[in-house]
Amino acid sequence: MDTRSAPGSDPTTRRAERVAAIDTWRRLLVFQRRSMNELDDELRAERGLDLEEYDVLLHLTEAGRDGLRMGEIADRALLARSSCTRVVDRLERGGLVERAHEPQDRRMVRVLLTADGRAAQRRAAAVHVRGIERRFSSRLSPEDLVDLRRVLTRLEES
Amino acid sequence: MDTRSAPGSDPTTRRAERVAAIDTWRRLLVFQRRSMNELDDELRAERGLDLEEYDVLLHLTEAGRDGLRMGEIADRALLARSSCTRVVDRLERGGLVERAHEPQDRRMVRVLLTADGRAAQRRAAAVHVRGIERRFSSRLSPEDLVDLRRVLTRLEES
DNA sequence: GACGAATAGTTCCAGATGGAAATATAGCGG
DNA sequence: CCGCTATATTTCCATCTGGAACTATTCGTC
Repeated sequence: MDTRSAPGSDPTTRRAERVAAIDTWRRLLVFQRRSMNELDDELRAERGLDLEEYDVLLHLTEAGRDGLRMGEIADRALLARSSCTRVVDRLERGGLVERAHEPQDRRMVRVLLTADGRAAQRRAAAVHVRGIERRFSSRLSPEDLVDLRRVLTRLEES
Repeated sequence: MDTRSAPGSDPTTRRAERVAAIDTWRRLLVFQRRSMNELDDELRAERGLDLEEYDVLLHLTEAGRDGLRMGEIADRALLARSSCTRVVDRLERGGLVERAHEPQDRRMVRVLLTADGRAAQRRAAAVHVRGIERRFSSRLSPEDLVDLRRVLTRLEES
């Protein structure tokens, strides 16, 4: 599909459209940053977890019984390897996860949720989901969500 | 307007919709984080500026002749006051901005772009806009942008 | 005018970040 | 089985971040 402006629009119009698209990008950015700051504050205040820690717990929950290796966590949570080490350190100190060396390949570390970790994830999810619904889901109609998903699909392409 | 699900949808459907909305939120998040990381890398590599520094230069450019005070910069760039001090320090060391005490109220600092700063902003904008168009504008049709703006307007409300 | 409260900005501090170097382990070719 | 290379993770380092404490200046009240 041709996503460019309709032929025949003059250069001035084309330029205005480019600027308007960039402005939309900025609004999206500001909305996300504000929301993330607030969600992070909420989670810290009510559950003593930051957003990275919660995200790692969530990925581990989704991964199920076998947990994840450090590298898998880093990739899924968009973290540098070194940051991942430290986040898992903190979670381990708090008793929410355990590290276990893979017997077959002792270079690898398998990270597993503890019972406390599972409980903490559930309790944090309640707060976090509430925050997302307040700022996001509850403001959008089903049609808005359909449109937004279509837009996202185009943005994620290739 | 009622943004909730249509009446009559059963609890299972309602739950699936809630989960789907949260998933959309996550996709949006991942897209933004990836894009920002890449845009930041590009700007550093090609212009030696990070995204915060560029953003401050952009706000100063938009503000025009009189520049901005530190607090105004912090508010617009979503920066803590202390972070703002340091970003402006770096820009000042690079000769891109100047600090001037307000004669009327010597508590306030007015930050002004230098000629070098204006040039740097323009040169950085070329790179940054190109990056945004590659990842965002060029992938969306005019209709997509209209829909996205409508969604954003709802999200920004109150 | 002096004094306490308010405001703008900077400095200090504790903690987080990513990338480079270091460490530990595995796999491969001879 | 030895050395070489590749891979997974951690440690180190230079730098960034926000919030609290601090400094400088102004304002309001008496």
